[in-house]
Amino acid sequence: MVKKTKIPEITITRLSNYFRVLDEFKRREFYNIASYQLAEEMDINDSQVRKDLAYFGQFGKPGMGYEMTRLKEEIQKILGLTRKWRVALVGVGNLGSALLAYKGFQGQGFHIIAAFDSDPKKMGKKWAGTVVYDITELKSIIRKERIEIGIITIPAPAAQEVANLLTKAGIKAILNFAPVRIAVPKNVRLSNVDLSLRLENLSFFLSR
Amino acid sequence: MVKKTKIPEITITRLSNYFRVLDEFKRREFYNIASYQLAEEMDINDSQVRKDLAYFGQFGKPGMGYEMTRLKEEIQKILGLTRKWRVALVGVGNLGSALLAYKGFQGQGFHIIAAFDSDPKKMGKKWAGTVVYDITELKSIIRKERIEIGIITIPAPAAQEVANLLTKAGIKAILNFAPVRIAVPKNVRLSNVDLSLRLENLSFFLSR
DNA sequence: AAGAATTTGTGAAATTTTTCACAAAGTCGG
DNA sequence: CCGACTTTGTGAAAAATTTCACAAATTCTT
Ligand SMILES: NC(=O)c1ccc[n+]([C@@H]2O[C@H](COP(=O)([O-])OP(=O)(O)OC[C@H]3O[C@@H](n4cnc5c(N)ncnc54)[C@H](O)[C@@H]3O)[C@@H](O)[C@H]2O)c1
Ligand SMILES: NC(=O)c1ccc[n+]([C@@H]2O[C@H](COP(=O)([O-])OP(=O)(O)OC[C@H]3O[C@@H](n4cnc5c(N)ncnc54)[C@H](O)[C@@H]3O)[C@@H](O)[C@H]2O)c1
Repeated sequence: MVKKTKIPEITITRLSNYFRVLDEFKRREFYNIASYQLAEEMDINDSQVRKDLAYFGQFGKPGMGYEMTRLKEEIQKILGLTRKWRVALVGVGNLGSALLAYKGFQGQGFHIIAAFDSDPKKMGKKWAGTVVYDITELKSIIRKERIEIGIITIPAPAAQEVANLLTKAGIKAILNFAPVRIAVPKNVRLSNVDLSLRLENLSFFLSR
Repeated sequence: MVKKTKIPEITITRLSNYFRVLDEFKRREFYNIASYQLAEEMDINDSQVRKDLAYFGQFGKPGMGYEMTRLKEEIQKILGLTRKWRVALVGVGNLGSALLAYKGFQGQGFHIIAAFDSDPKKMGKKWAGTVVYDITELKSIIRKERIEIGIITIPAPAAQEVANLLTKAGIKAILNFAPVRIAVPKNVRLSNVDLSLRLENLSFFLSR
């Protein structure tokens, strides 16, 4: 059934969350998990869980639920986490440095292979093991290193320009932290992490 | 019509985005903006824009669109951005330090009043102008300073514990950066910034 | 081996969200 | 002040997503 019906985007987010729940349950040494258990943990309906998984195959056993090891593997396959992803980060400032120092992504297969900055003071140095290159070298290094994902952590006014550089270099997905909406070609996947937006959301609910 | 019908949560996110677009257009010195312009900019349908705004009142003029200054003010009111929000941050590590150094939130009315950490080396010092307190002082300082929003930037295993401290101290909303699902009382608003989840999302779309 | 108990996978129903489409309200040029 | 335009606000229709509900599959108990 894979790729046949249109899969709601939110289903993908939930798959990631099922994965998290499975990790937590695994430590408690269960072998199987039922849809109602996953659902309870995530405050959703149990048939939602079954529908989400059924988009990709039949992983469960009636009467038994889902075998946890198997389900984790299946979700990993679905999300494309069985391979390594080569990532570049542009903008080694406050936020960029924090991301470079973070070891958590590595464990999930996301490897920051190269960093770029336009500040001569930062170029050539290493940050948490990653070399910081001159932004002018972006295209050649991204191609040479076969990097597919780009992270943008530069000030908003320069974000579009850098996004253009990234897409011209052949990057296929961008995670943008600059608080600005950037345009990318249709074949490039863009995901914005807009923290102000999140705070504004909290503000709205506190205000009512 | 305010608060009468149930407002979709995604409408709130779009309101924040309309606000961004208005900022961009403002620099170009227009007085009015039509729903179709906002919609075009955001790649959505123009009646979506009108529906979203109509939840909160009638801000537009037929034939003319929306007066930009007015609309910005209305959205600010709706999102609760006409007042200052007092924020506390827990965990002055890589990510926490970056957030403390960031001046962008200030401009939107979010002021990080106090920071907390459990590491004696960090306590008592200032980070980007914000005092770092001992985590044991959390409750008294949050109450004294009338802080309403908490940001969690500590390792995942300690996140639930700190969330408990925050809610017991009377905080009303939490922005959580730890990659773990935490439980909070129903009257506390929780928003998770899970960067791995975002990367996994990109990975899914790159894999298909 | 049969019967009770579970729980999946999935059509169908219900609900939510988006889009359509148009009357009503306003602008503008003459 | 009229007539041609433009664009809002909103019911109604369409589309998308979630929930219901149950036959079928599997296990468990005796
Ligand atoms: N720091 C935070 O906690 C935080 C929070 C929310 C959003 N953001 C956003 O993330 C982005 C980065 O924030 P920051 O605080 O790390 O900023 P920063 O000023 O500390 O770092 C920006 C870095 O980008 C580099 N840079 C600037 N223009 C460049 C270009 N054209 N090419 C390559 N490198 C370039 C600078 O040299 C600098 O090293 C900003 O858009 C900011 O709004 C940051
Ligand atoms: N650094 C990143 O870019 C990044 C990216 C994604 C997610 N995260 C998540 O954000 C969180 C923070 O990451 P980090 O890289 O800044 O970690 P870090 O280790 O650099 O900082 C954590 C800080 O929290 C403090 N701390 C630990 N336990 C505490 C407690 N019980 N009370 C008060 N303070 C406590 C530590 O002393 C330290 O200063 C983690 O959950 C991490 O998974 C970080």
